[in-house]
Amino acid sequence: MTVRVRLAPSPTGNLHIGTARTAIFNWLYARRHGGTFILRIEDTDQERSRDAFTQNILDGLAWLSITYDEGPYFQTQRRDRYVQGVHQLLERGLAYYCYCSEAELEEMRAIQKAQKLAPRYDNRHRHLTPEQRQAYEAEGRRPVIRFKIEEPREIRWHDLVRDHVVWNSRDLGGDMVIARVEASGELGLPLYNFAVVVDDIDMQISHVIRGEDHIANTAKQILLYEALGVTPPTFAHPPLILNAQGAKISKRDGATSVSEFRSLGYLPEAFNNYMILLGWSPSDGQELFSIADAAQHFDFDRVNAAGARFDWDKLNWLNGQYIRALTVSELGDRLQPFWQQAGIDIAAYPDSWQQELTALIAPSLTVLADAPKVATTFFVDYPEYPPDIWESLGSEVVRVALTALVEVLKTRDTLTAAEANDLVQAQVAAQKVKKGAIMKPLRLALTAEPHGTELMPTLALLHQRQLAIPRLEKVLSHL
RNA sequence: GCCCCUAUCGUCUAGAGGCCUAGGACACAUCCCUUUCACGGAUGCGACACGGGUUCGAAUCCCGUUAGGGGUACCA
Repeated sequence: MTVRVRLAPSPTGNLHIGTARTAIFNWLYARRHGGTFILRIEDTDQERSRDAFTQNILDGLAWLSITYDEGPYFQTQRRDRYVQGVHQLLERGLAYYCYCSEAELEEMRAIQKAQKLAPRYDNRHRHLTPEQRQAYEAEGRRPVIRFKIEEPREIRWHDLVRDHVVWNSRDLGGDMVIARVEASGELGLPLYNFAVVVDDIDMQISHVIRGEDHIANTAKQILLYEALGVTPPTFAHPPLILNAQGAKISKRDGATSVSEFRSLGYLPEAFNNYMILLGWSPSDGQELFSIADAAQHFDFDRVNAAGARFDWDKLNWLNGQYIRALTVSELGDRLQPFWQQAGIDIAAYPDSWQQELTALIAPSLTVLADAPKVATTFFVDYPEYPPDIWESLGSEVVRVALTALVEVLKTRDTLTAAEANDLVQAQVAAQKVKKGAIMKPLRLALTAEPHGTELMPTLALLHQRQLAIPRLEKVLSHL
């Protein structure tokens, strides 16, 4: 069978990580089976849909290298197909006009709730006589189209993630609205569940892979497939991504959209890898792999049915792994936007200096956005020396060492890390002290920090920018 | 409220009746490397939610309880 899958995001928000993971699962399945991956934008909610969100979704998928083979299709451009479908159901008596007002429905639900019953539509307009309909029309009521749901009725399907799923039609909330009617009396845009089914039929979708939150929709949609005389596709409902507390992940949890992860400095490779790991594992236990690697083995057999909590620690670790696997020049390229964002014109420095800096800070990076902070000392004339720092540097050994260092540095334009090390070793030998007795104060003198990147390359890079001598002289003037 | 789904270390997971005194990864702790932080290496800590069955034997199968999640729209 030809595999045709689709991602069907609605442009009512930025590309959500849950949608991204669904996208990855679809993509993997398509690649694994030599199938087709289709992108369809479900923009039938005209109140909430925005073009900017569509763009964000497209950009996010591109950033993640989730390429689609068909689309994007837009539901708003397929209105005729839905209208046809609704007419088909209407003609065959499988759907009908309902004239209930918002207020009537609300009242009905309030009564049901008071009686501790599940809120549902009671199908009251299912058998309206032509006279009743005319009366409502005369009142100026605008109807909706409802699809008849027979009750009771067991709806069963085989789910690739959770095996057998059974749903009773009486738990579906009564006859469902599938389309609105416009003021002109013409059929308007369809509602979600109907549009999805029409599209999936037209696009010959073979496997519907979407989040667990759609399970109840699947039951409704299967009924629609039957009414339209089409065999339903295969379904797969992977679980949702949960936050650290085990609840549905939300904006309060730090970041929920792919674009946020991007600006936080996560690598798309790391993000993808983490998303797959959240719910799926390869049989060989491998943890670091690309989506292309995963596509070789991906199967729903190994997708967990339980929700997975989002763990920043592990994502951070993965990101670090990917950062360190990058070549220096590749990392340099990826860092560009983050230097820029921090107001650092990195291009103003010699290539070799940039490369050395990049290599130096690489082990300290968890996310790309860490770079400006880690490298901050290289982009100021002097670090901020705390007032009490002179005291801790006030030994004869330090004064002699720094003085000697300044002397030598003044005689050379360039300096490598190895040469810097030789200079320090010379002082260690001359003064017969431990290396730390010079390294620690030297770090403090150079950066005003007790911790930081490797000192010898740091000194070399500072000197190449003529920053080392002035700093040391400033320190010496206080000793 | 009602319906559905789920349940192995703190987290992500391996495990498809005996291979399990339950394996890996992250996190954490200790040690090593190192001037420091980080990186890297090593070791350690740490779980089958509970109660009943089924079976010679259950993390694995069944039932119940509990807990968590999802759904319950003229949103998608």
